[in-house]
Amino acid sequence: MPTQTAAQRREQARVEYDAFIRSCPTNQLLDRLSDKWVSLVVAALSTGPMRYSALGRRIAGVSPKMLTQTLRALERDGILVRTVTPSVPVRVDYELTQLGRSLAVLLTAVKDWAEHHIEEVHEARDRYDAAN
Amino acid sequence: MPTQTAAQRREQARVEYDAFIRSCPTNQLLDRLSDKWVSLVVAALSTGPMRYSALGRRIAGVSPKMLTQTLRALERDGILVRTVTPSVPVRVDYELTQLGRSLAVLLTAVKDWAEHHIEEVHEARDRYDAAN
DNA sequence: CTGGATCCTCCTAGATACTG
DNA sequence: CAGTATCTAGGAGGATCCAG
Repeated sequence: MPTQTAAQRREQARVEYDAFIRSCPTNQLLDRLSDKWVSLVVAALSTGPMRYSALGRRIAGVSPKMLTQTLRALERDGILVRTVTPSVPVRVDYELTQLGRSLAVLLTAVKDWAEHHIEEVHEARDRYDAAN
Repeated sequence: MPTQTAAQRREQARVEYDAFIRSCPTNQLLDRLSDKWVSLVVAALSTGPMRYSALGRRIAGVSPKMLTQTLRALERDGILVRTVTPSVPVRVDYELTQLGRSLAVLLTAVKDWAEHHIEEVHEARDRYDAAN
């Protein structure tokens, strides 16, 4: 009988590894990009500033909660800036920063890869599914 | 009283939009990359083929379930190939395909962006947090 | 108009245990 | 060695109501 089970060893490894993973810039970025609303918001704003409600309409199916949550996170990361015009009713504009625009460029690279290789992926899936 | 609530309209939009989102190659790819195990597996295999147990040891903290699930998904997508050698005990090797290696290249691009800009992001966060 | 606060539900990662 | 089967808890995201 071992003093540690396999699960306990994994658990310890996981705890240590998590710190490394979280401190890894690549994974931090992937976490951001993984959020589907993030990429949609960045894409929407890449053509210019937009108001909150305009974003809500442009990005079909997003709830106010998720839109706000996404915008706050991106603002915190310096990807976009939030501008409040204290009129009545209040008006809020969102706009990509230079950092945000450079992120949009990266998103374009991902898009290019996807468009060039998605067909191969689909063929691979068909082959795999047919064989099973 | 409207015949549809805002939530109902969003729900309908979401259903329609989901089909579009799922059919969008970019989002499919982002979904894959978003999985932390995917990037770790691809990174691990980028230096050469590996056995199942070697991957499990190299990627600290991964459970057998998640490792298998990740490997199966990547095999289905044509990112890697699974080779079974019917010896006793059985031996299974995993290796990146050419498609997989091109994905590793993209991952490198993401990594480069992250390393070049993560500092700006952290500064932005500090500023944001200090202001609130 | 632009959200904040709350509750609630579903989904999935992970633990555990077992097998060819 | 290389997985599979089952269960459960935690968190993400949606609905709803309310406010400045």
